[in-house]
Amino acid sequence: MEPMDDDKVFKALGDPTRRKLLDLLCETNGQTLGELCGHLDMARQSVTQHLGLLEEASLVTTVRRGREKLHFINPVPLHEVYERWVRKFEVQRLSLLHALKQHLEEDGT
Amino acid sequence: MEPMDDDKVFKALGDPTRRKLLDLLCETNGQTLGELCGHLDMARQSVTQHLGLLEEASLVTTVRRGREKLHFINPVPLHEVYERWVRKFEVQRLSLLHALKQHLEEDGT
DNA sequence: TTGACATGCAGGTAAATACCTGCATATTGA
DNA sequence: TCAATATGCAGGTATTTACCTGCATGTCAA
Repeated sequence: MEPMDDDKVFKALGDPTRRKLLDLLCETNGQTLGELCGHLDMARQSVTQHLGLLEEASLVTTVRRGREKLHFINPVPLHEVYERWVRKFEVQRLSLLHALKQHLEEDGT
Repeated sequence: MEPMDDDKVFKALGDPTRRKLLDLLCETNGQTLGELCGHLDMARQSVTQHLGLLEEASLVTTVRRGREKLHFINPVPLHEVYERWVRKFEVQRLSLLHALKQHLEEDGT
């Protein structure tokens, strides 16, 4: 198992087409390239490229079945992103107003 | 309050420099542009640009204090990203192996 | 007021990237 | 075998974007 690459995961999530692909796989896991193309108004090759980036980020895993390629979502990297990023800032969320007040009161402007 | 723009948030998080800026603000909230520049090996103007994107994504809020500009982290969009994205795929995480098995057993390849 | 300091604005460039077309390969089913 | 189907590979282009430099504006403190 590859170690997670924060940057690849965030970059992969940074494109709306790729988020849509994840959504599609969330609805129906294990879709083929052709099936996924059916939901996107875009050349097959572009979809392939997007799926390639998702796969490099370990957000999608593929299995060949004959001439087809099945795509499965892998939620693990997303969970790690949550652990490393969202939770960290959750703490801030609670103390934000306090910090803001404190800072502004430093010199009363 | 602006409605959250998924795309802006994800795009903002898609750059390592901007994630570093969020990290810096997580350590010490309310830093000035100059302070933040001190931690990044990059022209001031580039940092300004990154902070601008973070602000457009509502991930950072600014307050002017005299000739300085203070930057505060805003964890709310991150939390919404979590709600809309990570949780959704958490469900998948639990049923993933089951679905995979089922799919592969469909034709036993 | 005036010089030092903090930030804003207006471009300009090179690399990344999101698309595409055209052709090649591999698998299935008649 | 052979035609239809599913995907892979090799480029090409136009937009986006992550940097930069140079100059302008606004604020502070002596």
